[in-house]
Amino acid sequence: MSRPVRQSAHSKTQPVFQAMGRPRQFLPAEALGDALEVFWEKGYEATSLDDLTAAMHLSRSSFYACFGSKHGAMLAAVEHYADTLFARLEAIVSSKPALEAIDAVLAAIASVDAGRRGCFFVNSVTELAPHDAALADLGQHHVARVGKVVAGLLEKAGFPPELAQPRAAALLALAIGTITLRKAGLPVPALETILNQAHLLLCNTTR
Amino acid sequence: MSRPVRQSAHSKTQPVFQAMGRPRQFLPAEALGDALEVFWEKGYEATSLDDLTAAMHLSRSSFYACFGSKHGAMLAAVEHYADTLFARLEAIVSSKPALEAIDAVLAAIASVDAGRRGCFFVNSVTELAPHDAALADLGQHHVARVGKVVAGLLEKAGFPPELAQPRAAALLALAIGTITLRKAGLPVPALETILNQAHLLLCNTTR
DNA sequence: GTATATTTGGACTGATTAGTCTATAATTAT
DNA sequence: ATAATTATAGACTAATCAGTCCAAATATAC
Repeated sequence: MSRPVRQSAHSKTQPVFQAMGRPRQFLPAEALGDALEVFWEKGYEATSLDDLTAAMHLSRSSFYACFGSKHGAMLAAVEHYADTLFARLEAIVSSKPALEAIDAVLAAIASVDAGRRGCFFVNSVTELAPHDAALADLGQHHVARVGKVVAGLLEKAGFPPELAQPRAAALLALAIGTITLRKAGLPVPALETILNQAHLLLCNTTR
Repeated sequence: MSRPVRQSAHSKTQPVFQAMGRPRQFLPAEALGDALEVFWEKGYEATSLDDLTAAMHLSRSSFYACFGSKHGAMLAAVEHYADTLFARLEAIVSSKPALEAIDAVLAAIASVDAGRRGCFFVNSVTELAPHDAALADLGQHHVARVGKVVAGLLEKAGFPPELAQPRAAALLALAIGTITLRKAGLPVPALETILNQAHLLLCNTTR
């Protein structure tokens, strides 16, 4: 909305401080947000460059100058989404006692209220990871760090370390599976019931 | 392989018993199986008609005469896959005591050994359900019937009916989430650990 | 064998694809 | 103002898309 003045860009041709010619007329972060929405709504393959540039209010030239390719924009969008979600998780963790935080983190991952389109990260990994090494790496890294946060939470709640990790993975699987069931048409109350059952995975701290 | 003699076809123009002209030179069920493999490997949008007809050893004419459209073939493939999986589940159910059957059913759904491409049903629902009413219906129906089978198993194992259903949904979510974690790069032993934790959802039959 | 019905291969269609390129507009530094 | 530099719009390209169509081949019923 407001006047873009100077920003670091993805494009390697953009000098950092001494910009001669005309500066960018858009904020890459905002444009990336718009791209994310389209990819989320339609999936990667079903999204055309016309879809993208229309939603981003960009010409093809600007798009390619900034993001390099459709695939590049997709990677950037998924990374941005994962980073944002992870930051939100960390905020939850540092603001609540462990057991409450676990509930809140699971709810945030399952994002039951995000509508039928599900989780953009899950969608993207499901569609692309088997044939896209870059996205597979990104996925592996993100899952690992989220798993670590949840495991840390469990340790804080009294689980021994060797038990915390697999239990965290199970909680993660439960939340992720819930998203898919949402897509398959399960009503929201049923999904909340599922997440509540996660507590059964929390009551036994010895095995 | 062997000589096709007479079969019911998807095409409505095929008479059931009194076929005049040349009979089909392929078995629709076999061709559908080939199509399923391609859709599974590449996803719906990324699969072209050339990909399909090549894998099915069919000309475009034969493909369209038999399946109507790319979308029609996809629906048929997903339905066939779901039916096959469901039949396998029922076979497991009727061959084992309840508690063992639950493990086996979950393992079959999570299909940990099916490789990185995951579950075709989950892939398809994730990619298409939000924008494809026919596939969404199919997905809802299949999830419901699988849920019912698992819930029945839980009742046989001693759970009260009102507890069996949500618990079954949670087990399902766990198995489905495991598939996604597989795609995200988790090693197989970690996945098996997750499925083992499902037992924690089975030990408390009172709440 | 002949007539009939159907399948088949593959050429064809018009639309759409991701990505490139050029001419123009806009902004900065001097 | 002027020169230098960059962003922008949109035409363009070659490939590919899903789907149609027709002539030729083939199998059945009689």
